[in-house]
Amino acid sequence: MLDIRFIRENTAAVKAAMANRNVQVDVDAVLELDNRRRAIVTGVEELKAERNKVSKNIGQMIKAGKDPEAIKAEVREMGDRISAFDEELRTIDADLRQRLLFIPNLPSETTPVGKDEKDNPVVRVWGEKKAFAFAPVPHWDLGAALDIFDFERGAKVAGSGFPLFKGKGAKLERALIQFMLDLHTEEHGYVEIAPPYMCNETAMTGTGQLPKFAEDMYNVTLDGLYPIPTAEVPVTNIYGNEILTQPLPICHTAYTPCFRREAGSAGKDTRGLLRVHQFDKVELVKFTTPETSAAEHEKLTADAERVLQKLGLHYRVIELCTGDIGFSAAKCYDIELWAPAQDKWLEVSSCSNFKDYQARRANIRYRDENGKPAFVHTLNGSGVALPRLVIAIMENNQNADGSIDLPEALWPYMGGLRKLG
RNA sequence: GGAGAGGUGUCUGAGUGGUUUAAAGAGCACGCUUGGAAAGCGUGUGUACGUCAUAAGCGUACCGGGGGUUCGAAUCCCCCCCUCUCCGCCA
Repeated sequence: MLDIRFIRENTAAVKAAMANRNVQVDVDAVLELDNRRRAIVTGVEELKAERNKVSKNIGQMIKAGKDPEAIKAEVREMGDRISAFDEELRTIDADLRQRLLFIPNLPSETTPVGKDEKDNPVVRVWGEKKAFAFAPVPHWDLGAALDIFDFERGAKVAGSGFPLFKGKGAKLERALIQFMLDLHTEEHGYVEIAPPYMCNETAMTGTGQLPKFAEDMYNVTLDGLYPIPTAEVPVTNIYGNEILTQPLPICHTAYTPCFRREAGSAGKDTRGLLRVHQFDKVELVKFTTPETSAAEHEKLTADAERVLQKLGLHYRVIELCTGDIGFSAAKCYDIELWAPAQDKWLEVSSCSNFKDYQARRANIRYRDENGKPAFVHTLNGSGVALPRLVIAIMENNQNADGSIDLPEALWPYMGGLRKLG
């Protein structure tokens, strides 16, 4: 959420930012509501002050044995006017809040201006494309032959897009999760969280999934809960409505499954593990001061990259431009793995700095150098998501006989196993 | 799912319709005192919004959350959330 005072005082900058994002936002309507709200607040608070004063007098009159009935009637009338104003105020407040919740974050000053994903600059590339003496086989054929997953039977019990891992495939999932959590907790200084896998509406609103992206999520209406689309939601919101007293930054990592309806992407990238409704992910989340968030963002991205480096996977980092950056983010790097059989880069991590946008929605604060409450900056990134990581490992490390070499970093986590098949 | 007990400020804890302007104590900050410290004494000690210059001051709201009754609600009524105890069910 943007600060209404900021919108009031920097209207032109806000409008320009929305134009750069290619989104339609009626900023003037928001300002109009804000004006009306403040006018009513000023008036109604004067009335309330008057009422409080007179009510106190009534108490004293009763004590002194005088009859307060005449004044009571007068104050009752005053109360009716207050109620009318309060009701109008409630409507305006709700309307204003709703509009503010639909306004995306301002891209940071360093975020490149661009129209769509074609304008995302490549920031760096690590490793290089492996040369194959044969045509690389796509992961879905490799996995079926190795019997490490069975998507047909997964679809039988839940529908397409709910993958089923089997045998060494299931163990590989477990090994990758353990490997990444160990790396982030033991070498990168993150504290592990095992959070709830469902969140309520408040938490979903805090990080920005609601109200705008309701249809992207599953919804347990009977209980008012949403299966999480990312660990970002529960982990960020654990400090909602708090003024943090512990030293910043706070760094958390969490493994969770993630659930996404992927509405609107039906028929796109549907084969194998490319785009699924349920997947595993290790997430990184940070809470920082405004002064350090930019540097912490670079570090967080480097921490995610380290996973891929240790696994020896060719990847690149791109920076999302204003037309492609996510709703709540001010600045964002995507990390993409090379998948040779797809002949494509696959996104495995999105590392975002939300600045105070989520903190204002979720009301997460700390005390600044003057001891005054101020909003923290929140950051997060995948460290990393498993399906496309598995794709890259399988497709890059495949041999002519259909077997797959496992990266050395995983050997201890696979009970010494060095090869699938 | 059923029955009961609770939720008050940084903490403990009083308060069942009207100087409550949330008592008292502890903690914390500053000051006095002291050679220094402790003790003692004094002062201060929340958040948000509005007004305003992002000051001071003033005002409004906030006692788990949301409604309601009343001239006036921490206090009475209704709904919801959370914690604890017991029962039921259950991995």
